[in-house]
Amino acid sequence: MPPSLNRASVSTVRAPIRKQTRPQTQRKQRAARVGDDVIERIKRLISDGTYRPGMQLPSERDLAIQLGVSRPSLREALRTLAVIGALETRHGSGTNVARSSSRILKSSFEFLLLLDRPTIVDLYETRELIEVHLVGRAAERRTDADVIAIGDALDGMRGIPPTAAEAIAANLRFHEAIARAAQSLVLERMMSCLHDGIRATIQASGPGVLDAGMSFAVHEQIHDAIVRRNPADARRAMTLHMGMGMDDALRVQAAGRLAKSSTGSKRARRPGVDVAAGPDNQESP
Amino acid sequence: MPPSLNRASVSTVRAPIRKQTRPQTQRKQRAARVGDDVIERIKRLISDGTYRPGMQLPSERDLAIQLGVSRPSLREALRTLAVIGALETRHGSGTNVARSSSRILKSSFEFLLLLDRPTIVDLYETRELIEVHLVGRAAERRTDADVIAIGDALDGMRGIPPTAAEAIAANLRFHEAIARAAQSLVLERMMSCLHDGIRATIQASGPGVLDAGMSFAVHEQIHDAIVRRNPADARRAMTLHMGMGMDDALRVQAAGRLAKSSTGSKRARRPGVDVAAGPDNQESP
DNA sequence: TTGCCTCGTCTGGTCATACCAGTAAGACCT
DNA sequence: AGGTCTTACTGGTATGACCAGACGAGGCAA
Repeated sequence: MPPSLNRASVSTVRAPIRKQTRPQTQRKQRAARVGDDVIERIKRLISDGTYRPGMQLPSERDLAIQLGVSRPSLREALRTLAVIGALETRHGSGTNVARSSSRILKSSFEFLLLLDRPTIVDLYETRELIEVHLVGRAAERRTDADVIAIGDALDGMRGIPPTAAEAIAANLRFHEAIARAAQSLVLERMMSCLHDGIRATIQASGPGVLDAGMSFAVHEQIHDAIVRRNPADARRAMTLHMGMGMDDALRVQAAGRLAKSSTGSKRARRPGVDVAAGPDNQESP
Repeated sequence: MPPSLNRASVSTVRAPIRKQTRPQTQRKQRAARVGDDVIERIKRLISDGTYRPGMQLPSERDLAIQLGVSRPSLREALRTLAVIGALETRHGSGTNVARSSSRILKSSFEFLLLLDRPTIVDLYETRELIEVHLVGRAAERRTDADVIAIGDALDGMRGIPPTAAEAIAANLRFHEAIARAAQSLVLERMMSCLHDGIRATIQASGPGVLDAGMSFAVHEQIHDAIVRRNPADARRAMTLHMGMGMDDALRVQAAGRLAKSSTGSKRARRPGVDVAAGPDNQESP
């Protein structure tokens, strides 16, 4: 073992030096894992306003010293928060507290799908509950700017086949604009997760896209109801929309399963709903 | 600039040694960050059934070799997944894929609160939407076992002051049992996040507890409606419950803010809703 | 023989250190 | 004065060592 030799000698040399390698007496006794403790402390630093959304954190090296942990340990915490979406790191320039929480639930939600594999019906019922509520709120609370955003998205769908990538992106914008108009941030985030989740679940069981077969007319009804500030109409139209969407999803899924079993694909472990693979960054162009 | 000196000198010395420091050619060109890539690959391993919920993963050393990354890099990924609740690690024995997703959205949701600080009203509106829906479903779909669980929780609240820790825990069990009876997993998880979030938000603004002032009668009405399989009554009662809860929350929060400003506490940064500190493991005894 | 105890060796947890790789600002030259 | 080039940051990755729980196999004592 030649490689260990020089290292060993080095460690014997530096062993006596560790007199104050660990001066952190401020470590709480509860924290079994340093990483978790660090996450907790960073959370606290954000919550008490030391680091506000959008602010830059000290460099990893400095922060590690400041918190009394090694850089690898600090990095574990930092990377965790970055993956969750609470921090944004840019190689070479620094780490910032996230400005918005829009990504924050998504990665977790993916694993929720993976672990518990809810059915499409379950997902769609949830989506219906939330979107119908949101559209009602949007009809009540919308500003003129909201109407413009919703109308723009609607225009993006007009006249092109609903399966076109552009139409799909516009459809997503449409629902997002409505959610924003509703001014209910938590539900907006949850809805976004559901969109991803439904798309992933459908994709996993076959080629097909969210709201692909959606008729343009329903979207127009929703838009009009919001413009007229008529929550009841808006809800009605959205309920219709969601019902059609779920039918569509079930059809696509059934078709996908058929195609799959005919090609003799493995992984037919569950008859009901199939695996939810990651969405894999299907961005709007 | 003393700190820069040793850095420079060291780098000149160690430059020639880097002959084959980086033999890993299997790295995909897309993956800017290895850690993210590893997370993606582990996700895929779970999604394709190689590792099922509850299963034990290989040791970190083995898995690192298997995936062709260093242990720290693998650990970053593993710890991230552990923090969000997708994996469970036990020092000395191993790492398992989580069996349930109950914890999975929670840590993310905490940061959602931190970053966007939704108002209590927002949180409670969301909770109302979800819980009213769930209780209706529960009334339709409940099994006898569900009724027993809900009844047990109700008994746990009977006759003791609603502020007692035991009563609070029972109240939590009550709502959880209803959510379970509704058989809507996604909403059940979201509701759980909201409970935590509301509690944290209230706690941050002063001493007070979720549903503390709740009258026992409403809970009984809800329970009875579920037993009688009457969704409409169940929804009505839950709507009432939620309305009372929100009033209570607002009162507690206002009181807390008053107390705070009188003691001259700092951190009165926002008049609307105050900071949401971490829930800090308020477990039921 | 049976029970307890101990020790070895698994596991994850932490660390110091070295080096790679982007980024941006300053110095330098033109 | 303007553009380029160096340089000293930033985060990203890897190595290897060691610490600390957990758990089973073996030895020792009753």
